[in-house]
Amino acid sequence: MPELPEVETVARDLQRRVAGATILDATVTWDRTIRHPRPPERFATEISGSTIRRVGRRAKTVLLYLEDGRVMTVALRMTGALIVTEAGMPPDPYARVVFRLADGRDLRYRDVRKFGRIGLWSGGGLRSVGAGRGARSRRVAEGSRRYRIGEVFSGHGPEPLARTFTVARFAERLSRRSAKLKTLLLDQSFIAGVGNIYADEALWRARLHPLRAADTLQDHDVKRLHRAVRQVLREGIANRGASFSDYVGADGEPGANAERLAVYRRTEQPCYRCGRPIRRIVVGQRSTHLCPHCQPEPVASAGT
DNA sequence: ACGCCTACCTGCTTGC
DNA sequence: TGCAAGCAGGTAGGCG
Repeated sequence: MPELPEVETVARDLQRRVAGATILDATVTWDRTIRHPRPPERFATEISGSTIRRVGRRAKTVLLYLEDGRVMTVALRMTGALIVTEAGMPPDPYARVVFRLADGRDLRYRDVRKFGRIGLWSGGGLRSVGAGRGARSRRVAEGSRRYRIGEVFSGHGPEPLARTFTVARFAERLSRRSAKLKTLLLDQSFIAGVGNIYADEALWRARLHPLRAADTLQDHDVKRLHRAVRQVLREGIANRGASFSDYVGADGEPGANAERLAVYRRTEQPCYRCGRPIRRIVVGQRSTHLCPHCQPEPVASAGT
């Protein structure tokens, strides 16, 4: 479900609804949801009594900044959702962690497929990551180490909507890679936050074939792709995300962006630009949608 | 670096 | 109707 626009929507909803709220306690019903600290009882103990200062996002992860400087990370993966419920709502069989808030509401982490992970970290080091080249602190040994939020994102690529993500920077990164564009857009260490939906949408908008090798792009191709990536993400946010099946924002409302997608899950339907049918192929084990006419197949090689 | 595979999980849709 | 296969927005780890 969640790519950058969906996660951003969740984070904004939560900022509005739980910033300032205090967590009384937490109940974990699926242990593996808790990534750190382990065991989950320790997580529950350590989060209890914390007040949420503000809510943000990095890549596809929701960040809940606590008053004491620590940060709770929630990676929703495929089916995770953070939902605020009023007191007295019926229990949710898919709730994996329930945070009871002091005002009587619940903050529920719901996750049908159980892929999502929650962590609680000491603050610090996030800024350098957001800026890009993190110094990556490999130092401390397991056991005695203090887990810092910065380490969680040390391997991530740039935020595509950041001002620092310029065409020049994108061009430089692309020029050093020979991988397929689709694969690279999904690679979180190359660029953070893009997933299967928005990768396909951006490539269609930029008229680039998913199998095109990154280092074969001309300057004008890079410029179009840069603009396309940022546009589809911004439009996704404006529409509160794309919803298939179980994605919802923090207030339980689905997003409206699914109907506005040009290629994703539109196999055999007419391309909005040329009217020819959208095709589905598989790239890197992920289903990939494109218009074969608007996004011409890259030629094998040979200069010509 | 790159590509492919398996694993993690459950539910919904499709086809026989 | 029933049942099995195929599909799903994500990512980590292993192998060649």
